[in-house]
Amino acid sequence: MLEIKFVRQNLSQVQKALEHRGDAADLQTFKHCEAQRRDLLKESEALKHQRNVTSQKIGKMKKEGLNTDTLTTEMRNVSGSIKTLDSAFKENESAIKSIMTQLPNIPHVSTPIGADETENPVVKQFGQPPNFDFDPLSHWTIGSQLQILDFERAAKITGARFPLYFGAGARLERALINFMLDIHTGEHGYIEVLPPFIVNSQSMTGTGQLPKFEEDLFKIHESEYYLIPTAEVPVTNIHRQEILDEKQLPVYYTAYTPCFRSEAGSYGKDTKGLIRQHQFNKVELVKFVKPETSYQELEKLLKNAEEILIRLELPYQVITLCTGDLGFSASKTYDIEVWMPSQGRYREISSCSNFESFQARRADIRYKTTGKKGTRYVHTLNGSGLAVGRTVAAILENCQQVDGTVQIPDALQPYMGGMQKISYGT
RNA sequence: GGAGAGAUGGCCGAGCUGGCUGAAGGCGCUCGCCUGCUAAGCGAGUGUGGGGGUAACACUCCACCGAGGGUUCGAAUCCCUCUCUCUCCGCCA
Repeated sequence: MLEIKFVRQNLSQVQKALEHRGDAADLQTFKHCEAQRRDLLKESEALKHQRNVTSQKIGKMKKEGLNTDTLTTEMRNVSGSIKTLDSAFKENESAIKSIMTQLPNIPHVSTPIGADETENPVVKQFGQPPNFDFDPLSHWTIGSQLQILDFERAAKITGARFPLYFGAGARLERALINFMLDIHTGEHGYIEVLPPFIVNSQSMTGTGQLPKFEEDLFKIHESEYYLIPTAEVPVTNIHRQEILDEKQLPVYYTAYTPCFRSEAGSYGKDTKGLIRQHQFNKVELVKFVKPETSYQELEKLLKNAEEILIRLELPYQVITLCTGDLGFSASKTYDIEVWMPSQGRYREISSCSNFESFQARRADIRYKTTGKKGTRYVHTLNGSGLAVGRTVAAILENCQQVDGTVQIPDALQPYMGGMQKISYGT
């Protein structure tokens, strides 16, 4: 959520920012409601003041045994008016809130202006796509041949777009989770968190999934609970409605969770393999920081995520999302894309964003400096470090051998019990 | 699932026979004083959000005692609903 005062005072700037996103918002209604809101508030507060003063007077008079009927009757009317005004105020406020919660974040100045994903500039590249002297297979073909992935049976158990791993495949997934968590906690200074995988609607609103993107979520039948689409939701909401001490900041959390996404509207895209599933595993990085440091923290976060790919020796590139491709809550986002040989292109494996105070304002996460008056909103950031299923896919494809086996990256072998390659029957 | 108890400021903890209680007291914290020594004592201050106001302060008004409703001239205090916590019983990985 943006700051109401800021939107009021910078209406044209906000309008322009939204246009860059390709999002035409109705700010006139906002402007109108907002002005009305203050009028209603003024009027109601004046009456409340009158009521407070007179009620006290009535109390005193009663003690002295005086008759208060006239005043009481008068105040009955005042209270009635207050009630009317307050309900109008509430209505008005919920109208404003509904506009505000649907407004996306304003892109940072360093976010390039562009219409869609074709205009995302490449920031850097690491490694070289491998040269195969044979036609590289897709990860789902490799996985099926090695009998470590089984999409048919997964479909039987549940439906399309669910994964089922066996043997070395299941172990590879688990090894990656541990590998990532160990690096982030042991070397990058993150605190490991294991949060609930189901959250309430307030948490979903706090991070921006609700109210606008409910169709992307799995909702638990007959409740206000949702399956998490990313650990970002429970982990960011750890500090919802809290005032942190400045000395605590920055706070770094990392969490492994499964993620559940309905993938509404993605029919026909990536129908095969591990790229786009209703359920997948992810190790997430989440930060709460002071506003003045948040862009340095974004660079560090990106590096922390990249480090995993570097250790796994997987070729990747980093892009900056342009305004037209930027997510709803983000001010700036880097995507890390890993090379997928069977597709001959880079595919997203991590998304690292600075949300500035957008989520903090929704979720009411502030900090206080001792000795100083008032509070400020923290800046929140998060990034995948990394999406585990897609990492498995990248390893299978990049490390495949001509004989159909898969070489396990050196750094990961200790996590695989010393296994060096995945071959049929392992 | 059944029975009961509770939720107050950064923390502990009064108030809960309705009326200067935004909230006693204590702890903590900040500033000052004192003390020749990392202690003790003394004094003052110390919530959040919003409206008005100011160059910025000051100042002023409104709201907030788990959340949301209700009763009343007036509610932390009475009533209802919900959420959470605790105790006992049952069930259970």
